[in-house]
Amino acid sequence: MALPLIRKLENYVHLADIEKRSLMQADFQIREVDARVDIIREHQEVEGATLVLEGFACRYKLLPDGRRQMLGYMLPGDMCDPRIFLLDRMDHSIATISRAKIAVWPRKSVLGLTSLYPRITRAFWWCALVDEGIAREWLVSLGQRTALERLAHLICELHHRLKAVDLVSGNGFDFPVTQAELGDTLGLSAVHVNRTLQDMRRERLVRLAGRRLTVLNHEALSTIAMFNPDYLRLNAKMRSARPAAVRQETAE
Amino acid sequence: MALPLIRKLENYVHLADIEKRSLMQADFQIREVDARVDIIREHQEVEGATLVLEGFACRYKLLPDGRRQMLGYMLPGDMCDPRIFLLDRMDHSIATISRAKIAVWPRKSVLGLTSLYPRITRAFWWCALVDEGIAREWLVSLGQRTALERLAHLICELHHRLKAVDLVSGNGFDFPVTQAELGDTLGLSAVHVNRTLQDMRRERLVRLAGRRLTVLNHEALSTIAMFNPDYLRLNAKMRSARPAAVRQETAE
DNA sequence: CGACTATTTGATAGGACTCAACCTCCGTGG
DNA sequence: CCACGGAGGTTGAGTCCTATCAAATAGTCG
Repeated sequence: MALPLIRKLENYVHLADIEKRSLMQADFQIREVDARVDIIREHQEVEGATLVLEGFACRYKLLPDGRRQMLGYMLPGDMCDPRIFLLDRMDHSIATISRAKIAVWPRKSVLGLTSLYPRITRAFWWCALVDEGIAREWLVSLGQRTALERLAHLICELHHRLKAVDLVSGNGFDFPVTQAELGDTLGLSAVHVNRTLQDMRRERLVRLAGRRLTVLNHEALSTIAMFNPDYLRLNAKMRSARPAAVRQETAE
Repeated sequence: MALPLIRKLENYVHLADIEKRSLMQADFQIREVDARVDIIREHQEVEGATLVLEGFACRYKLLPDGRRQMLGYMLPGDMCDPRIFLLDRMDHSIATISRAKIAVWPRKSVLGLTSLYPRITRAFWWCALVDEGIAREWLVSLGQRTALERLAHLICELHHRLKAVDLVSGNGFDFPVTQAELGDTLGLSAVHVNRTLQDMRRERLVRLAGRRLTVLNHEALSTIAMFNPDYLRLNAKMRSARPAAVRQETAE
């Protein structure tokens, strides 16, 4: 069942029934994986596209001396860029953060589907472009934003992305990320993440307890983060369901 | 004349003569641009792919309060991902760093060429994948590396990339980036860049004077940066000129 | 030569890190 | 049902890396 993926793709393009059915029936190899387990490691061969169905996963890179930097979060519906197949080996790792349901989608099957349905290809491109946009925003965070701003921005990002796949209820969502992992995400020490989190609680911006995060003051949080959700293109469908120029790419 | 582009693409795939000729004859709009001039601004419409023929350019993003973060450098031969055409508006800006020769390659022309020559498409994908790899490495730098390590890593990156397009002679190359720009690149203040640079000079790692940078001790510099050039895929051609699996994508 | 722009230097401040201890929550097992 | 152990969260103290501010010096270009 590729439902979260379909929901995500439909953010970007309208899918016909055959396309959805083909996606549902694709031969994913689905696995339940514990929290904090590597799915693919750097240097390993790429045999399939990784797809998250449930739970949180992340991309990360390790320095020889053990420092770790997260490169992005993968939420339900997220998939890695199929162009990855051009590369023979991963240049970063992917791991679960929470217990998760992961699908590995064999190269052949992906390529078969994308060559059959250009609209699916186009949806994948959208996903990849958005991921790149997210990475750019992370560069801005790490390079320019203060600890408080970084954390606020990350929370805004995840809030919006999770909302898009219906995983937010009442401004709250499951948040299985430990403070140490947040540190590796934001380029901060775990201790400082803790203190920043407490500042946010003190200001009544968020509540975080028992692996659940609730945004109490979205307005203030967005302001601190200088957050503008456009880069997530969560309402892009209208635009991409547009005229001629777009059709060209799909013909390729 | 798209020569630097061709040289770069040939890093990744072997191009036939027709393909090279088509690239040379594509209807680029070539402009000479002064240093520190915006080529495209955030939110502006995308009409073409930007291509650097000579000089240095950069991608960057501005925060509402004026803080700036560089997202990547564009060197001669570099081009932005043609998938950008899916988007209607830029989500970041591109500017020159030095006086530069820039080509804007109209959407139609790019799409025409890529639909005609899958090998060119594939080469563009390679470029995009490498750019993403570079962005990941920058995330690691900004999140985990110290000032000295960041600077060393950037110098190694540029050294390798410039060498790949024949712009290095005797371990030296033109380096028109100011210390303020380095600061915006590395997430450091200009003052601290200056001091870090002086540390490097004191240690006889580099010489930097008169817009020219010479790497004096590549070995030591790489060690400090923990630099591993694999992610730049500068010798990828052998690999991509390989067997069956690869051919699949080009067929798409 | 003058007006910028870029680099350098010094002094001071502050954000974030480290180390270390302690607390809290949970799942396991006796 | 409670003791135990481990992982994660919290606190405090002290330090260091990097930022800021300010002023001086060096380069560059018309």
